[in-house]
Order: sequence, then structure tokens, then C-alpha cells
Amino acid sequence: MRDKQREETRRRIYLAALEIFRRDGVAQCRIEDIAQKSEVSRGAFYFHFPTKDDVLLELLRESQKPMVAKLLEIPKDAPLETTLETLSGEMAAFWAQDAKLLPDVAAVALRATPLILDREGVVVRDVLSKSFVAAAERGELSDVLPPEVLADFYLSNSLAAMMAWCANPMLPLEVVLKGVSMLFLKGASGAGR
Amino acid sequence: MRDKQREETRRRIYLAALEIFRRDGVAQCRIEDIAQKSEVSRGAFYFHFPTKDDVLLELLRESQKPMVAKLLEIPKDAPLETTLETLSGEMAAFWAQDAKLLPDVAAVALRATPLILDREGVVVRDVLSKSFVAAAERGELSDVLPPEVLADFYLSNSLAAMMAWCANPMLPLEVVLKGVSMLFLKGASGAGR
DNA sequence: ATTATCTATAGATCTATAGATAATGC
DNA sequence: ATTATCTATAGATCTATAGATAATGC
Repeated sequence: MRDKQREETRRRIYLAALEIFRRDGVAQCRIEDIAQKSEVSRGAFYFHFPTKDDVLLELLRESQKPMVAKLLEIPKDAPLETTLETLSGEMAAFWAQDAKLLPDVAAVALRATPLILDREGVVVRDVLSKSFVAAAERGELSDVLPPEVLADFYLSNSLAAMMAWCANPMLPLEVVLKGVSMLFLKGASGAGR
Repeated sequence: MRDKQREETRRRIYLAALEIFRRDGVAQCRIEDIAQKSEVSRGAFYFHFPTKDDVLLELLRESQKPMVAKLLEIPKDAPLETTLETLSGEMAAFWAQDAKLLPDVAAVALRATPLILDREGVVVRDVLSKSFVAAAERGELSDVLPPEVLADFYLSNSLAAMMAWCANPMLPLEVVLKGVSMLFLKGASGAGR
């Protein structure tokens, strides 16, 4: 009962915060406006989210749900290319809709220590890491770097590419992400250098 | 005379800010401490630097001076690999010394619209872009993307890799950056896919 | 006289925390 | 009775700006 109430309030604050972030920008907006929109005191905001970045981390976690779902549908023995194509497509579909928040979320994601934190449930980084390990065992990847490290590089590259796209969106986001994936795959593919 | 005085004050504030940033962290530190250390009022800080990020952008510009100098020494017709090796070496030499500030500077750099802004003088992005164009003309690069875009991707990747390194510095920074460069070069090299 | 540089400070916003309320555990 | 959730608010810090000072331009 108390848990339910807490989660309800937390969710209300979360959604209100995203609206205000989109309207005023993350750095510029006032906590007071978020509190007012979600009908709680400023203190309640800080109770649920110590900083604005914690709201962005929650969005980062939410964004991964559809990606993880799609990734888990892929057969274990599919080539890595399939995995990266799928992930790029989902990532582009999600973030092209919410480009205003992308730079802030990507910046937070790049700084979060295990790249992407998990509050609960599975996270893209973990699923992708397994795909990379499997691909390495099949000889699809160069062995100059461990597959888990390559997976992290791939995610970092994608985030950096999305930030660059925000500043200068000449092509559709999906095209950019798939392009980056293909460059990466070619660079990291079997029989190292 | 007035110009000289202004630059002197600006420089004093800049150096004091970096010291305080390193001591307390960029987000956590107080402007008051920077002002006190540089013996000016808080207002003077804001006169020279509208935000803390502007100090970081100045550091970003400073960091590029030795890199640009080295890059300009390279013969125009040297293979792109030479250029990337040199840049990685210089970048690693600079940032391995100042790892505490790296995540904040990299985050600012990734968000700065033309990736890296110039207040005056030449900037790594411009020099590198020219090297990529020359390499493309020699057929060293894939033509799936314009060479200027590839140059930006390369820089973004390097920044992202440096941020990842900060979180988990298992290898020397130079090794990581050169590894990323080699992966990139292999992925982006001639006769595209 | 005008303008750039800097100080001083009012008002806005945030951070930290004491206390109220209501659910939970015993 | 204890604890989690939330409110109210004091004190800290920041942002915006009016004004002081001294260099510059005419």
C-alpha cells in the first residue's frame, strides 16, 4: 500500500520532470516547476530523485526495455550484424522521438560508471555483451580486445554518434546509427590486424 | 593596457578554477572558492566565464595547441595511420595527466555544436578534417561517408573512449586510444562495403 | 563623455534538515 | 513504537543587475 503510493508519486514526478525538461531544457529548468506540475513539494522531488540526472538515468533505463525485448528475440547463433542492425533500429526509433533530451541523457550515460546502470531487470549492455562473446567464439571478432570491451566501445560510439547527430541532423538517425554499426563491424571483424 | 589587465585577470581566474575543479569536482565546487583564490569578486568570475562550462571549453582549446603543432609537422602525403597515431599519442599524453577533469571536458566537447569551438587559432577538428580529405583523395578511405564526417566520428569515438577509460582505466590511455584508432581505421579504410 | 572591467548586493533557486503524518511491524 | 514518505523552511549558493572606477576615444 505504501509501496504503491510511493511508486505512483515517483512516476508522477518522473513524467512531469520530462515534460519540464523538454520545455525549458534540463540545465535551465526549475525544480519548483516540476514539483508544481506533479502536485508535490520540492522536497518530495529530492526525496525520489537526488539530482536531475537521476531522472535522466530513469529515462535511460526505460529506453532500454524495448531494445532488450527485441534483442532477446534474436537467435543465439545469428551473426553479430543482425544484432547490431536490430539495436540500431530500436535505438533510432526511440531517440528520434525525443531528440531534445538526447544530449543530456547520452552525456549522463557516458559518465555512468558501468556505462548503463541497472536498477532492476536486464540492461542492453549485458545482453549485447553476451552477443559479442558468442560472436567472438564463432570467430567473427578480432581478438585484439576482449569482446566485452568491444561491446562497450560499440555502445559508446553509438552514444557519441547520436550526440553528433543532434547537433547536425542531416541524415535520419537510423541511417547514421546503422552506418556507425557497419564501420564498427568492419573494424572489429575477425582475424585481427 | 586595459586588454592586458583583462587577460591577466581572466587567466588568474582560469587557473584558479581548474585547481578548485580538481579539488572539489566541477559540479560540486563553489564559485566563491574560485573567486577567493583568484582574488576577485564572484561577479568578476561571471564576467569572464558565463558558466563553469566556459572554463572547461577554454581548457579544451588549450589542450589542442600541442596536438595541432604536432599534426602540422606531419607531411601532407603521410598515410592517415601516421596522423591518427600521432594524435592519439598527444591526446593520451595530455589527458592522462588531467584525468580528473576528463569526463567533464569530454562531455562538454561532445555537446559543443561544431564539436570543438574555436575562439581563435587553429583547432584539431579542422586540421584532422583536411588530413581525412587528403587521405580520401588517395583512396585510403571508404566512400560510404564523406571524409569530414568520418573525421568527426573519429574524434567522437576518441572522446567516448577516453570517458570509458576514466571509469575503468585497466590499460594505459595511450594503448586504448591507439587501439580505437586502429579499429576505426580498419573499419573506415578504402574500397568501402 | 563613453565604455569596459569589476564590485556589491537583491532576489531567485537550491540543498540540507527538522518535523508531521500515516502506514507497518511487533 | 518505529519507520517511510512527504512538507515546510532555514541557510547556502547562484543569477541578474545597479553602480563604481579607471581606461579609452573624441
